Amino acid sequence: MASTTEENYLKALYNLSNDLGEVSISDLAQSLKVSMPTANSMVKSLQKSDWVIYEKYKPVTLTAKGQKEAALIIRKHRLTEMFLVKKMGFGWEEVHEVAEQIEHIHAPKFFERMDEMLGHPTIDPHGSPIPDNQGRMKEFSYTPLSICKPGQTVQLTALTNSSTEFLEFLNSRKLALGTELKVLSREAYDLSLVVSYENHPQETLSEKVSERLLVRVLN
Amino acid sequence: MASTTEENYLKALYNLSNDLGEVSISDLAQSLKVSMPTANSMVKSLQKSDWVIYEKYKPVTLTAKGQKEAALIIRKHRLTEMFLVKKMGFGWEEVHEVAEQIEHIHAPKFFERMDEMLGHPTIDPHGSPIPDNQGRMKEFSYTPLSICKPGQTVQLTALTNSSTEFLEFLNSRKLALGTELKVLSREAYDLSLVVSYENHPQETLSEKVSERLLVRVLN
DNA sequence: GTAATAAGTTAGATCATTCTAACAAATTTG
DNA sequence: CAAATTTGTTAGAATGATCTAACTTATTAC
Repeated sequence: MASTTEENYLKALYNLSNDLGEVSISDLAQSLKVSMPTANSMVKSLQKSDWVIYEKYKPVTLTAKGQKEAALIIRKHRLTEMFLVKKMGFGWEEVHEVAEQIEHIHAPKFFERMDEMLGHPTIDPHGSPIPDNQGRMKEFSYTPLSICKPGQTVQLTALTNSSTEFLEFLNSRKLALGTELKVLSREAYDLSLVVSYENHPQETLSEKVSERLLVRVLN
Repeated sequence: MASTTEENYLKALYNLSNDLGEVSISDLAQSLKVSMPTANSMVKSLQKSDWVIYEKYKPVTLTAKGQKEAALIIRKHRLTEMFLVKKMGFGWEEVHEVAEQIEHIHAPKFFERMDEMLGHPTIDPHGSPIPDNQGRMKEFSYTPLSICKPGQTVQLTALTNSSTEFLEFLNSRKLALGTELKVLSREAYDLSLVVSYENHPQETLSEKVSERLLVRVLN
């Protein structure tokens, strides 16, 4: 069984390889806020337990076993986030830290009950997919709002970044998953977008924000 | 901040000193299933952080700081047990292992929400008192069923032992907190008790069982 | 009240996880 | 393509938590 530390390495490897394709030692070290020698030696030890494949100076890859383990940890994380929001009244910006701890709890029935009570949700409070209990994750292909064109109507469905600061920014603009937005115009200079939605007839979103908002195009 | 290991030592010290009065290194080592040298060196290091008071060859005592910390961990444990039973449909015999892990989560709001959702409970599913958020625990003085006399009517209010096996035994006899029992007779030979309750007109409880059942005498 | 037993301590080792310093390989850049 | 930069590795050390072996102190029993 993987230690909490090992679980964090597996999770980071899973997420980084989704985001970047290939994962280098320095990517891993940066992501986990450890030094490169630390990441290096941990990767070697993960290899001994067949969680990863690794050759000197090459990218790190998860084995099938490692991928499944990582997905199941992410499942626990996202189920927890959903449970905190839907059953315990937390805001979507408050759940990450707690879920980061609870994802390491070993108690199958605890997470099964969460899953049942939530009606087997397929996404978490930030729109990210929840892997099933076999570790299979459905990959959605959403569109970043940043590439949408004026005139398009879209629905906010997920985020590529769920940091507290970003979520608090969205809260301050009353932007939530499900919100329908109309793209009014794009500023050529800084690529910011002017959009309208609900009681906001005109709101400007910087490129930094719009590329983190994933939407479903409605027209 | 105490590590998970340190928290387990504090909790053990708290419980042992309630049960035994004085706590020796060997009591502590036994209770935590570690060797005596391990317990010894950990106690020394707990002393450095002002969690305990310790002198060579003397019993170990918690400082005020250590007592409060321990009580707050026990609070998290018992709130969790209550939450699992009342809000997530667990049986009272299933919650200990999970709570043992969740008690180490650092997330004040998580436990505050549990507390609120449960209506600020004062006891856990096994009748043990839940310390308040300042670490103050109300000590109840219940009577062990084993010292009750034939003719007495009592109500089962708590347990001195909450092992899975004992709880499963109680389940099999349909004994739950709140059950009213009438003591019919005591067997002088083995000190077993014959009792009646609900749909059980006659049930024999060994001394081992009856001394673990804490009751409130009703007549 | 000594001898036997139990409890406690010290010393020294191991394992997991981390670090810094120094060096080596790979990649990027002019 | 050689120099500069980035990335990766090795070596060696530190910390926390654990162990066994050997020794010492305290307690119990005759």
